[in-house]
Amino acid sequence: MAGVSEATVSRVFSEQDAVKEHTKQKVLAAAKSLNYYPNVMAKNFAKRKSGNIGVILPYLPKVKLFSVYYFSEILNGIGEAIEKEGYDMLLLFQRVGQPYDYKKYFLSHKIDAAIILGAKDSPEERDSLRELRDADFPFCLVNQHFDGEQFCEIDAEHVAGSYAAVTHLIEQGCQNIAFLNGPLAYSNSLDRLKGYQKALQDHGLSGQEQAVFYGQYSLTSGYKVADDLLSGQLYDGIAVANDRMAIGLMQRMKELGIKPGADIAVVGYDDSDASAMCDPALSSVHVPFFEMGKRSVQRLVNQLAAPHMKLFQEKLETRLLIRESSQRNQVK
Amino acid sequence: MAGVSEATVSRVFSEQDAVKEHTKQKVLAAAKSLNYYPNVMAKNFAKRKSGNIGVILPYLPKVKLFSVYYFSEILNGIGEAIEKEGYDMLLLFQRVGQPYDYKKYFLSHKIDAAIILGAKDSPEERDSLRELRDADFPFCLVNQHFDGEQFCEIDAEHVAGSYAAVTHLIEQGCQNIAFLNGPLAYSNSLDRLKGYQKALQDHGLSGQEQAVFYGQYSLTSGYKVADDLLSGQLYDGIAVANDRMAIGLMQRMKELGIKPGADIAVVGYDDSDASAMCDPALSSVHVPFFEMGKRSVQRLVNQLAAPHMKLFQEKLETRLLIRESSQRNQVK
DNA sequence: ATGAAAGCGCTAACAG
DNA sequence: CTGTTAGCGCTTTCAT
Repeated sequence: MAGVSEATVSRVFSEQDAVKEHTKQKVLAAAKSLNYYPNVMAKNFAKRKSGNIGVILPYLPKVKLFSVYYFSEILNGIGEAIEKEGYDMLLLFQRVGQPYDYKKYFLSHKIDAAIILGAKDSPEERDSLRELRDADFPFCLVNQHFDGEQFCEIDAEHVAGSYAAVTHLIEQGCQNIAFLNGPLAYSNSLDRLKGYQKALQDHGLSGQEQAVFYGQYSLTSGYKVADDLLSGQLYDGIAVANDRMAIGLMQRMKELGIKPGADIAVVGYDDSDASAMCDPALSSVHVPFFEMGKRSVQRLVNQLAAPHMKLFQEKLETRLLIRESSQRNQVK
Repeated sequence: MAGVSEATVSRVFSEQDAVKEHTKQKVLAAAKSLNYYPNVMAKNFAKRKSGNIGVILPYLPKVKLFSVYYFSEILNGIGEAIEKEGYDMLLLFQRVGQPYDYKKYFLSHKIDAAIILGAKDSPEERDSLRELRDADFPFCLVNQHFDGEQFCEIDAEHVAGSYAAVTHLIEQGCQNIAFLNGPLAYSNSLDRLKGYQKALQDHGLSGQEQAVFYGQYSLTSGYKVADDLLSGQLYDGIAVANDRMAIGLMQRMKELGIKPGADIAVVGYDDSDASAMCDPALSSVHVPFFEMGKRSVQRLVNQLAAPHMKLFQEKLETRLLIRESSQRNQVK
């Protein structure tokens, strides 16, 4: 390899070079025999691109985010797409409580684009996101929507999803339907609340709109709110904003001798694995989290390739999944 | 900031510089006001360190790894520790079927150390890992053990765990216990098989060692193997190598009118969320996945700091978790 | 201690 | 089209 600089070697790998195939093969072979691997740090540094897509996750010590169905499904989708696109997936933890500074990841050149998961709606968050957008840093929010802002987003139709769930209860004959929601700081929760209210209204049941309870989207919170929810007025149907809370609620119901499904109908949200494993199996609203994760990567990669046409906002379909116990295993 | 080169600015950030506090503050303030962020690519390149710890996951299109309880818990632990240690977490997907080439990540300078999850025992895998070890690249296998090799590993006591599970069944009065295992390519499975056999032997039940069935660690595989498992000889207890298979199995049992827990005792493995959500709640072997993930990062970080004392092999404790329905929610 | 300069391994721009 | 060269923004080394 005398006279051939390493720099020359790496150039050979790039596709736009229309070198003679013969030469190319020779160099490639030489590279392999010399155990030469291009230094990607040097490459990225010279190109001023990190080659990473950052996935920004809220981080609370002790909260096991990867174990949350909705996160893990989105991550599955992101991982699949990133792998295919040839980028690397850098996980970044945004400590909850710490001041938001998304732009630091871009300015320090850690990432070329960001996918932001689990964003809450707050003035600081909005400021931080506006900063990104104004600086033209490619980013995408998944399963979140900021009303009135022009951010790139891949969301799902949560108003419709919730509407379908409540309508399902009504069609089963429920007349007095409670809604167990998650924190309203998530646009999801707000959307689902709207769906609930609209469904009641459209079916002439709006007299009881105040039957809204709140948990933290955790199993425990569903369990805990159960006593409150089941104590006063008797509901004949409960729509729950996610499956984990629904399962916690059902556990408490069973302890109290109330049969979920028979005595009080329950419908969940997310179509998580758990909704098929619990007993009775939980009808639930399916959200295409996997697809949403994939889609976000594709959009960002497009945007990196063609920095025009910057804004994209997409709302993917949800659909109610009615789960009879006999269907359980066809679901997978 | 006239006269002060950018290089100087970034030097001020490093800790070993015993600059006067006053000056330091001034430069920091100047840096902030100028919106200066050090370019980590340049830094890493100059230091010949990527700042990344790679997490290598097996990857099969369509298989949603993040949704597997055991992976997600380990990832939670890894994430927590990496965040604390100031490294970045780079997710790398090892396509199943593709030739193993772990060293490329090191040689291309993508990562400083690697955590390898879900490794199967095969000659190619062993070769690939030996290559890493011989080249002194820091890596750590989590929840996996290669017998006869000197690799860095954080494993759990799966023989003991399985032994405890089977013993639990025996203590409940079971006399004829089947074992539903996962693929033997995972050291876990082999360990659990040993625990099962040993427990039978120690309790004078070794006449039926052949009652071993195999699934793929998935819910569906547990469901499918059920007919086979329940058709011939009648077992009064079934130990299952993970919760998902156990839940699938129980679903099928219920469909067949067999009451899990009452007619045939079932015990699971992993202590996953699902084991507390299913009905009846599943007694299961708890494995400290989260801690194992954390530990692997700490070990690697130590090793990066002090490249001597390279080998570490740790086996964390497992423990049987007997879940009465009343305990369900105290578990969390 | 402080400042200047070399160099990390590539890419990109530019000559030949 | 091929080969040379100047950076990329830091760290490290070396004079001062």
